[in-house]
Amino acid sequence: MEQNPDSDTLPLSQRAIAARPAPYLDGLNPAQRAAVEMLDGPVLMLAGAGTGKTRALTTRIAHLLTLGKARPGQILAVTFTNKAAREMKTRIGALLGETVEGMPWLGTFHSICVKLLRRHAELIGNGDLHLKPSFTILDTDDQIRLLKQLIQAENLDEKRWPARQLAHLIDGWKNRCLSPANLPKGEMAAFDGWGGRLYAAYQERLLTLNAVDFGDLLMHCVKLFQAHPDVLKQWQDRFRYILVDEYQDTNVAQYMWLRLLAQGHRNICCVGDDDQSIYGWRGAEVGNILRFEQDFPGAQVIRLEQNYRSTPQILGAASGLIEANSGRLGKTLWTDAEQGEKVRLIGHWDSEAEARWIGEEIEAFQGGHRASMGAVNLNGIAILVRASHQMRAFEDRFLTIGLPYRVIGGPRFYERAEIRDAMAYFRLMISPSDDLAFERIINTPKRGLGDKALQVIQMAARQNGVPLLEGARIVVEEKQLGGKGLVNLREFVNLFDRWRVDALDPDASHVELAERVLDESGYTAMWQNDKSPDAPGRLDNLKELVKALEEFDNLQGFLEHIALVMDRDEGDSGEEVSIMTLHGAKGLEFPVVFLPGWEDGLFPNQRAMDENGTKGLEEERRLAYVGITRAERLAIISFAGNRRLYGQWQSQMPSRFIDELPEAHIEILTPPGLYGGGYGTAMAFAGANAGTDMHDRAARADVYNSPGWKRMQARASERRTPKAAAVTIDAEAAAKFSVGDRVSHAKFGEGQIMGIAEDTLTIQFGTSFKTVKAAYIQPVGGDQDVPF
DNA sequence: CCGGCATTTGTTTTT
DNA sequence: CAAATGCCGG
Repeated sequence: MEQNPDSDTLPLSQRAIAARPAPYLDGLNPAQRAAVEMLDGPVLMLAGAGTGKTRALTTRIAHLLTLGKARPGQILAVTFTNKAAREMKTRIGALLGETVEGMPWLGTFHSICVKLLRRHAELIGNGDLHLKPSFTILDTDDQIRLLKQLIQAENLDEKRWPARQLAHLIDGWKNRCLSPANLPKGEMAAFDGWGGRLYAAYQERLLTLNAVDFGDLLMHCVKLFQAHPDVLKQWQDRFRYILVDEYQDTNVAQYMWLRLLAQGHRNICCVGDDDQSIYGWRGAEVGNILRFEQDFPGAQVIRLEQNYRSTPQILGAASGLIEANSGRLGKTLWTDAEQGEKVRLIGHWDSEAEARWIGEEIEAFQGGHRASMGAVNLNGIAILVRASHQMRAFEDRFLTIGLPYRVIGGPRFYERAEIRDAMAYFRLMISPSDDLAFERIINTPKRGLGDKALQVIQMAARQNGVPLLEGARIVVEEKQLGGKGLVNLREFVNLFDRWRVDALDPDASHVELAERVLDESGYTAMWQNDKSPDAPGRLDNLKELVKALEEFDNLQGFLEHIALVMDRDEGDSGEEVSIMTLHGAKGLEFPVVFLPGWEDGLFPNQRAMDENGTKGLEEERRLAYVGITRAERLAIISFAGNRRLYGQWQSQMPSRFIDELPEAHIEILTPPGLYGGGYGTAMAFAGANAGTDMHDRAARADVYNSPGWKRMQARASERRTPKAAAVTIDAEAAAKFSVGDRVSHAKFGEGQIMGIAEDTLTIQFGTSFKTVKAAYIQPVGGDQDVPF
């Protein structure tokens, strides 16, 4: 055990703790160990993919706690995703053997800022308008809705200044802690264009609503620290150690925030990899990591270069690709792992063939039919796509062949309309002054209270200086509305009065109350009567929401939790292939990784290049680097010659990144059913051509017009019918079913067979029809002949 | 005010 | 090809 430099100043009890062995240090390499043990003063860990960055960081926290250098509450540890925070907590727990009392200040930048702001809310604002600790957090949806209202109120041209674009613009400023007053010249033009008053109006409206948006969370915190040195001091003193994961992705606001807090003890430790900076579009500044030594004079810089994750082949392919970027710090990653498989490259006729091939390949891995790999567990396989719309092709395909999958980072549970509606009911019940919630649900379900009625209510509320729910009460009392609207509004107000009584009763069950709210408001009925195919799913989600409530003592606690953690734990429901975006895959690793859709325009994304030029292209390249380095043993890159875009088939060029891959680490595959001659031409271009004239678009076009490619197209389209897929027909599995049978499927639940063709069943699940292989279907009901 | 129908619009990545 | 928006007639 290293001598603790501070040991003289520590009380005996803590020196005793420090003298305990630290077995968790044994598994670290010397560089990691140095980083972990360099406890005092600023430290920057510059590290490549798979070098155990997060591991070093968590070990460091465990070490701090073991040595008694800080109590859990005195350590500030910041991550980018809630998932990473959760993971770190469990890892620290595991390192220390058992229960550490929770680390209250381990979380995302945003969640930690929420905590800080709740304690000092009253210091945010101006004059008599200030934030209350109970403030709500607007998500992008709310933000855009609010901006739309303001744009209308200011009589601005909605076409010229779409709310979503403004939201993005405002977000950008807040990420850099800029207000319109100190905008750089270039952006001033945009600001003047939309009338100047809008930003101020927006901020004021947020204050009156007692709400903040995502950007505010950070900006308010920074401004709070700048304007109140006493408050800053308090937190500087408190956080004796600060640790930051993924430092390369910090934006200016986060950087300022960190620097302010770290100036107390100057014990800040950041880890980051400049090659993995993929959030530039959200304001991330790689400059932050490059400036670290300047910001913290005397900082120790430690480079972690031994990779523990991937094989040399994978590492070689990724390193070769990223070398095309300029302005890197540069690292030499090495590993002592076995050489392994080359990165595979394969071109397909179209996106459907690509999805089909990947599906078959996964089944082969699963069955252990890939000799060099052995059987690969589905959990160890991931498909990483550039844009979320690419996921659908795989979902469709995997559903038909019955391959279990999980979409990570798809539409988030708490962002779905039905969940947000339900939460708006709860919010309004708990805090009757939540006007945003009121506006969301006043006419959901339809109560005959549309724009006009809302205007009357808003008027009444404004004149009396009360929230909308109170305004509604006044409207009812003074009968400012007529007919059905008035009756419904009275009922609406009465309902909330009744619910509120129960909400305040500490003995009443909040779960029952929540169910009642959804029932009595007619919200559940609304979806029950809805005949659209996704209505049953939405009802399920509502049930799941109510179930989630059970874990909390009351609704208040639930709502606060949700504000902090907008994602739901992904239940580990057994063996599933993961489908996610490249951004979502940050920090993860899988034995086998599929990287489909490497086509120019899609990846690198056209918009990224149009809007940010070379900078954009380099960020895309870093994304490609991140993608390849997620793989432990095998990475498989693919592209399609044709892809459907807005319902139109469009021919695609292979990604320029493909030509940048170092040939030595690449193996070119031939798709099934295609033979040397025809295929060779296209592939020659994809692989053998690497490095020659890769930006010559004309040359590429020639390849696609070549006889070989044409022949390949013809063959591919022959194979297009699903029956021809290379899966043997399992007629036996289908034989036990007949049309009309009740059956069940692991993913879709219960349904009824509507048709049978070979071993493929057409089944109605609820209101939607699916075509599924018989092997994945179970009979339901007692009168069935169940084989086996 | 609401439902239905026609049109148009858009798709990067996320706390 | 969707979803979102716009427009019209009850």
